Amino acid sequence: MERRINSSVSVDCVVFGFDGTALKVLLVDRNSEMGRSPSGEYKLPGSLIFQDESLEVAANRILENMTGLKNIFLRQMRVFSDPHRVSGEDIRWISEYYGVSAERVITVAYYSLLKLEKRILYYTAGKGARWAEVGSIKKLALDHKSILAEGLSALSRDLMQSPIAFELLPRRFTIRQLQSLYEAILGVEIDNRNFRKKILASGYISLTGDRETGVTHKPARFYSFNHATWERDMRGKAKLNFINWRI
Amino acid sequence: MERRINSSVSVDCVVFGFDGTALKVLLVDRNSEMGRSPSGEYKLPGSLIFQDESLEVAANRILENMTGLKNIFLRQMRVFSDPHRVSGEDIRWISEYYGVSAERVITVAYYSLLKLEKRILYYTAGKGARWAEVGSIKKLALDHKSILAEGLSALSRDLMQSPIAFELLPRRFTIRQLQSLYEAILGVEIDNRNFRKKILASGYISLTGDRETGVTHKPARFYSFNHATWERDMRGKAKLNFINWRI
DNA sequence: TTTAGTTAGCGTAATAATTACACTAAGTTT
DNA sequence: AAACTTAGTGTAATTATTACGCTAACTAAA
Repeated sequence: MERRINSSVSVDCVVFGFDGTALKVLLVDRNSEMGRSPSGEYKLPGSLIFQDESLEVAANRILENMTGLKNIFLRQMRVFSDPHRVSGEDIRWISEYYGVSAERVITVAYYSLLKLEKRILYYTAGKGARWAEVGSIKKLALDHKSILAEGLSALSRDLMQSPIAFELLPRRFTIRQLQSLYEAILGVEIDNRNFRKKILASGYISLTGDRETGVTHKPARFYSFNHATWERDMRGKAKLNFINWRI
Repeated sequence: MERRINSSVSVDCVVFGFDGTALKVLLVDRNSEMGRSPSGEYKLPGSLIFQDESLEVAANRILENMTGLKNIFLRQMRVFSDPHRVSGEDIRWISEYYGVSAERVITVAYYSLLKLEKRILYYTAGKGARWAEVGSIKKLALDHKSILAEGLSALSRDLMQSPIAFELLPRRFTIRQLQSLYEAILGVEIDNRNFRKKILASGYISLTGDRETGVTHKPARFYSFNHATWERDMRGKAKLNFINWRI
């Protein structure tokens, strides 16, 4: 049985990755996403939804297709619904590609976080996608520039409230890596001593016992995030802040 | 020219009002919303969207229709997209009422805040709607019970960050009214002296010069929220908290 | 007119959180 | 062995939060 497409609703994902220094976003070539030769014009990964799938399932489908990974961290942002956000050439392009008669498309934006490992870099490269530094993105197709902007502000808002930083870091990480991530996302400098104090006082980060090797300076100790403890403390509480950041 | 309906996207609104003591929500009879005789089964006000309107416009249309007011405070929550959230009897009912062939409907939930004045009470009563205390609502049509729950948690989250309380209060209000509102929404008791201290220290609330009359106790002074100052301070800042509540 | 009842409105001291700030430790490279 | 680099630590000053009880100003009832 053929799955039917819902021609008026799409999902677009702002996929963030962190390479240790800069915050990056996954972009796909508008044409190669559609299986044609690359146009050089980029957009966020996305798709119309199927009639029998929820938005979460659609978002996971898009992410798995682009990265090969299932169950990536995913959070809904909001709907972009300007009746003219997709029109003219873009509408024709969508109709043709999906083989439907699209007329007016609203999109539900998600952001998603993943650990930038080699595997992923190969996989996305094979898909004709690229990881762009968030600061250097000048232009995107459709209204994807505003979706990206919304993604960035959602990310920095959420970073202050939930332990989402660990979705962007390897399982074992140094305090400095964590701090660099906070600095990259929030765009501020943080005092190292005070940062360590707060992070460690949270009780959700613990030493793993091993440390960096092969670095040309005092090797840092590795920590890990205690996911289970967080989940336990979280249960039932309507609102629990990871760290009481003053904003 | 006939406006076309988009049969797969609807908007539902959790409309909050505050009567000085309790937080209330606007509910409509499922049948009288559709122009039939009342069924006694209630739901949140909502509607399918038109093909040529944005979600915000649709939400405003619904609100104006129910309350007679334009430009009510409105904030998008999230999309409810379970493929089976509307099915069977409900799908037939929607198809019949709107005269479309609905198949699968996702809904975008908004919450909205208004001042419960007599005028509004008359208007909504005339529409066959009722204002129910949030705590006393046992059952709602479709998945509206979960939309309401989401609305409540969005409201208490936002109350700590933006000056939305003033959307629920008259232009001039007493500190006690403001505090009762916070207590009703958050479901906690707050120390009056500390509350006054924090609220007044924000700098956004100022004395109007007049006070209550006809009350059987020391009359309270009226304050007003300085909207213009807030807007000015807000401009440019990605993030500005109304009050630094510890959560 | 006095008394009782009701809510408004205020201040302080103890505790907790945040900030600002500079040096030694432990590796690698030259 | 010296130079280089980042890791890792503590304290004192400031600021924010909490806990707590009495007098003021009005109305209604006696």
